[in-house]
Amino acid sequence: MTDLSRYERQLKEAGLRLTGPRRLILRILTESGDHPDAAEIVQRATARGTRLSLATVYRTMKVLEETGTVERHAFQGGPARFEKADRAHHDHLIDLDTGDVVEFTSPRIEELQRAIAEELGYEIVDHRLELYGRKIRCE
Amino acid sequence: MTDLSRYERQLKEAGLRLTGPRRLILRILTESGDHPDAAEIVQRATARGTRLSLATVYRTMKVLEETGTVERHAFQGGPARFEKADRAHHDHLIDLDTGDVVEFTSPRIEELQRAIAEELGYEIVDHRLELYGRKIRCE
DNA sequence: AATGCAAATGAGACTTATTCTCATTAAGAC
DNA sequence: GTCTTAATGAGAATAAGTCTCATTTGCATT
Repeated sequence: MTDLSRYERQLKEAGLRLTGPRRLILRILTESGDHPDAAEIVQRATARGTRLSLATVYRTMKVLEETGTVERHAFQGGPARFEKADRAHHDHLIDLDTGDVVEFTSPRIEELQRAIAEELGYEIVDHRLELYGRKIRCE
Repeated sequence: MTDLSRYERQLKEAGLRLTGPRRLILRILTESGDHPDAAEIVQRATARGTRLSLATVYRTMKVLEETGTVERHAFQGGPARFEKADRAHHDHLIDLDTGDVVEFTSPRIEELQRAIAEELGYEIVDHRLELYGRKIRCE
């Protein structure tokens, strides 16, 4: 869990307290390979035998977003889903049949986005690129 | 209003009734140059002196999405906003300061998306590309 | 180790966006 | 005009997320 202690350092540096619930949430995110939503995080805490309030999850996520520790994704018509932000930037392809999330990156798309925004007189602060698709079946 | 009658034809073809509220909603969308949300559509109906229920707006939008008459956009943390789908496909750049929505298209980005999805074994059903930015000020 | 203060938490009330229910209305076919 | 059934309005219900406030707990200081 060197990962975990790195998060703890990030919290410290932001002048935030290293509380039990925060440790727990960070541990759950670190150990989850997927993109859980707030309710799932509470469930995973419960599964570990620890009580955790939904309000705390949302509050903590807001804080951790600000410190750059987690990322929030609001996919089409569902609750927001979270993942830790320790990896390089990537976009998402959502499998419409299973709900699975596949990650991908495209420097070329990023560059095109930047160029388009600039042409319109804008500087990009944030962006969202989500593909919704179905597996191609090879019959 | 040739536009309007085109919508009416689309409804007819889908076996849907051409009701007062539906005409009204279509007229409002046709006359609106922006991307109103459901509540705004009700307000604009009221401004015309016609009562219109929020439930009807949402129901109608669902129906019109299915007939390909309108598009729904769920931008970051606000209500869904609607626009008529009679123009060519485009993506959106949202001005973080004013909330303005600027439309743009990029065939190259579209093509890159298709290629990426294919490489991952997926076929794209839908996609979302939103840029959030700020105007570049020339001092 | 004990103290004190501000930050963080939990539980539930509240807000906002959207869908559902059901009694009433009104398209449009005959 | 009548009849059938889809569509509507009004408000209840649901879902996601935020807020309030009394209580707890980090942690800096003794």
